Amino acid sequence: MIQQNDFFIQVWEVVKLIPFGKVTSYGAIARYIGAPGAARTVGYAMNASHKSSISVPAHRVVNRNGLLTGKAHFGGPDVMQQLLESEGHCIENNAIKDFRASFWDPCKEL
DNA sequence: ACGTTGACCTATA
DNA sequence: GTATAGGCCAACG
Repeated sequence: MIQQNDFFIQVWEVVKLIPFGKVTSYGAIARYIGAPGAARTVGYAMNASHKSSISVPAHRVVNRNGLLTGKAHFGGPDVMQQLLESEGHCIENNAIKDFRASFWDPCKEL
């Protein structure tokens, strides 16, 4: 049961709960925190996380298409891809291969 | 308080 | 499967 005030904090909490070698989508997180249509806001929280003092594995969060949409916001054009490859994922054309296989749904797992 | 922006998602052709 | 259109919510100026 989650009922906090800060929307960003909730997103960061869920993202931090993502296990190693797993990836999820913004819509899944938004739905888990109780905002099924606030997928865009989730991405906004990721942007704030970079400025925040909290360490959030935002590279594990991608869009529904498995595309690394926010790779440009990691300070480098290939930082997110490198991180995902380091996790053991296969990136192809800025998109995660077998994304469905490594998908991790918080609402389903938690 | 209003209008715009944004690391999105779903639906239709 | 790809392309285009509309809609959703929250934060920022």
